[in-house]
Amino acid sequence: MTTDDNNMGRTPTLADVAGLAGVSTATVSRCLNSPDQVVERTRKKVEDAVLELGYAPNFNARALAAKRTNTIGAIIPTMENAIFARGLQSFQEELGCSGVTLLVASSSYRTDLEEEQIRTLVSRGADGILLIGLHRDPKIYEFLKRQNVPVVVAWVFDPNAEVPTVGFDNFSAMKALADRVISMGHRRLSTITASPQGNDRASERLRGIYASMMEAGIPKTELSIVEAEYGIDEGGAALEQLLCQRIRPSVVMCGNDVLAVGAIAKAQELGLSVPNDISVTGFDDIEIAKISSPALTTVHVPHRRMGKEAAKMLINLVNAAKKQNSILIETSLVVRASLSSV
Amino acid sequence: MTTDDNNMGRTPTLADVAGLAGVSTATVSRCLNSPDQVVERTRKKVEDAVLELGYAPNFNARALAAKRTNTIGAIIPTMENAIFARGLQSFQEELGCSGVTLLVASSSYRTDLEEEQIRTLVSRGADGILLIGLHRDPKIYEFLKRQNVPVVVAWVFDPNAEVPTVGFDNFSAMKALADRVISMGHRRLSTITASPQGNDRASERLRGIYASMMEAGIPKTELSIVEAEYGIDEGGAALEQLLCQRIRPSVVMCGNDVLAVGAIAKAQELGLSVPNDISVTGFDDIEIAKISSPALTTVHVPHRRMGKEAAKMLINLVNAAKKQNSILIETSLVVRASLSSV
DNA sequence: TTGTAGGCGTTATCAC
DNA sequence: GTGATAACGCCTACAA
Repeated sequence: MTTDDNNMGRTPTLADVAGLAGVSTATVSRCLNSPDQVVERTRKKVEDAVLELGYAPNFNARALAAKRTNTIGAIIPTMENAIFARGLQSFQEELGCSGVTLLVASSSYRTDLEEEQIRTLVSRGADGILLIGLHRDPKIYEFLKRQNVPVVVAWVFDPNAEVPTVGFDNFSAMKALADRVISMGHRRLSTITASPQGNDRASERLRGIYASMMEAGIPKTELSIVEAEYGIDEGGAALEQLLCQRIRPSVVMCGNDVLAVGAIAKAQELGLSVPNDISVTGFDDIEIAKISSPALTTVHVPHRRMGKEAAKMLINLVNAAKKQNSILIETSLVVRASLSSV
Repeated sequence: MTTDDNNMGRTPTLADVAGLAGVSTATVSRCLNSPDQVVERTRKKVEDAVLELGYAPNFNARALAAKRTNTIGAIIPTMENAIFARGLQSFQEELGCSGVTLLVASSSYRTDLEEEQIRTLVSRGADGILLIGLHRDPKIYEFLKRQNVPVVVAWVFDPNAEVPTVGFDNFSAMKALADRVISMGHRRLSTITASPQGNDRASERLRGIYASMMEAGIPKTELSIVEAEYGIDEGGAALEQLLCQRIRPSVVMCGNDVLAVGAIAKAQELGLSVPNDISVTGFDDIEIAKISSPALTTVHVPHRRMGKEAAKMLINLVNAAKKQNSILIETSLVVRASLSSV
């Protein structure tokens, strides 16, 4: 009565289904991949057999034979970051619309790890890959080209890059924020940033601050810099460092909202008032920026749109393989209570 | 001079390497998998060939032949959640120590999607799978058993479950919190929770509140319940709903910290003081709980430890395949300013 | 519409 | 130590 007699332990294969249905493996394969090429009656038999056996196709075998995985890989610096998570979410949703599955890996901001993961993704047969930020060993891009795996880079915009990008202009975005800060009278600036080494988002944003200062005639030395890893506590620790310096800055511009929120919390813990004693700004405009008290002045980035565009671009690349043009995602300033005139 | 003449477009294979090195494919394979079985001189030749060709092994072919992927899959309800992200991070780290790679998928809290992703993971050859929460169609567990894929369930603890679990007692944890709340004089309770349908974490926590009320002789009707999806804004909206009811609750116990922070922000926006006008509690004790103002009373969950234990358990299961005992992760109450006596 | 058969890139079991 | 060679499970011309 049970079906446990014919399949003993071994997981069922295409051949098993074919046997049970009384057809060839080719027919079963067709039922799975292009059902309309097989007549109703036959299909029914096969479907029954599939159900009875609890058959699940072996992806690896399929990929090997078909030379296509319908899979796209993405490597993000960290998963513990709402920003990447949200952008990736819409990236995934858009991929899903085309029946493509997403493979995610996180590099922990380490280039060596990233390189390893790129190789992993390629060897797993990813049809395409999404990377964050442009800055990496040219050999990697060569490798990818050699392996014929299309790449899209997100979170930065650079129409002149070797690979298509979809992102925003980190330099201009941060410069616009700095312009605003300076226009409000701030002269003693500071920033809490991720290490700009090998991180073009961070280095571009830093450049944006400097450019704004230069325009305003403020010497570069007026900017104190503290590097910090990603995290609320890290932001707080960085702020403490900043306050140790001979001159207290009137504003601290953080590389992202999470660092900023951490800085605000620490400032308040130390008895300072934000923004009366010190102003704080962020970057990204994630949810936390709104509910922070005081609410955070920051740069709004439309992450969802960016993820979606990146997905579309990658799918085009995989299907048509024709060159894609980089896409600029516009950011905007969001001024809230954490920034005040000096 | 360049090496671009011998490999035209086609990505190099084992056979190509073997050809260039003047050995058999078997030897190349051995060089890659058990280098000590091949003599120094030969190995050198092979390594050179690998480098020259930029050879990367085909994972799918390898998996097909070896019947092992060194890959473990995990399906989490959402990636936009610091909790799962953090737990997963340590899960991944621990796996990494054993040379196992992690494949993550997120189900968006949808059981149908989860089921599909489980099949995907299995067909991709995952050696084992991590799932969140116990509650799902028994057929899925049957399927997994049939396919011989070991499973570990995290975020809940249940020594009597069919599969090993590593997690905490959601019921007791929430009951302890409710006990505290009630001991501080609260009688008109409310909760913002994820839909308990098919979510055993949520339903157990709800049960915990009821149990505490019962012990204190408070009728069940004194608890107002609003269901909300995960998110800061969702928490705020839920709070508004709660305030529409005939009697304003003196405390709102949220299913997680994110909802709680959203509720606090909304309450303040509406001119209420937390905790003077209304107390708020969370669950998880993520970073945001500390920096919230007022700081959040919540239940601390050692996510990193949980992730690590889950990884160890899964690896044991994959290697030895002998039964593993469920592991209880202890939680603790963290009382901060958002909760006050009534 | 369906079946036959060769091949996808590796691993693993043999002999040598 | 090393080299043939048969799997591994599926896809896809090509033939029927």
